[in-house]
Amino acid sequence: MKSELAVSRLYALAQASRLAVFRLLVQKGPEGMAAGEIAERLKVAPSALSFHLKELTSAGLLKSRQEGRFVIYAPDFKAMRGLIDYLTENCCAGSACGPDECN
Amino acid sequence: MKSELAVSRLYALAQASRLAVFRLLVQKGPEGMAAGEIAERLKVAPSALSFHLKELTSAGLLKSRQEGRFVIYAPDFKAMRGLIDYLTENCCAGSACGPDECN
DNA sequence: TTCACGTTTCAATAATCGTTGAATCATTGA
DNA sequence: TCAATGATTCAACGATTATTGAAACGTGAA
Repeated sequence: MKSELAVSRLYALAQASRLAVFRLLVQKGPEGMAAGEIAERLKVAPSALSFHLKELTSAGLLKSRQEGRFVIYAPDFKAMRGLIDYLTENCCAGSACGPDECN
Repeated sequence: MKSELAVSRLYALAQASRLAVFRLLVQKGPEGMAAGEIAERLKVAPSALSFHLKELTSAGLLKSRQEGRFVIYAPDFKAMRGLIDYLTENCCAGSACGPDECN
């Protein structure tokens, strides 16, 4: 992954509401959740949520599909896995840093 | 890890200069690098770098020590490992998502 | 078509961010 | 002590961000 893309994905997650959205959707799984339900559960105004969903989606972390009048959002697990792999390689000098080998 | 802490660490890394600093220091290893050398290598103004180092440090991702007139910065690998673990648990529903099991 | 519902867009606002250059602090050597 | 070096702090600035409420846009039902 290019560091530019990593920055945009990190940035998308580096905000309380957006991280909460992403965590909620990961819990929910691939079936996803409608924007309105996310807003209700997290107590975020619909327009504010839309703003955050747009940011997460354009960073590639969420996928959306329309179902009737609902727009369903679901995590892109591969994208997240890619980010984690990037951090692992660039944080811990690759495989040299297992869970107990740091410092 | 609390999500609040995760947000602050994600935010610290979600900026091109800061991610570059962190990557450089990870490459360098635990011995660390002086602020001036980081600034020179990354072509960042000293005052700007100081701002970024402060952010990374206060997020817990860097440790610093004074050596003579130099201030040496080094990664806190455990903190970074903690962030990666948090993302793994909250992104991929725990161990259910190996490298090839996403989507 | 008309209406209601779910969602997004828009303009406006206050707050925060990243950069710059000058000033200041800390440490060492003359 | 004084000067030199490395690093940080500070004020100022332009740019970006998150939030709000109103308006507009789809979609499906009456």
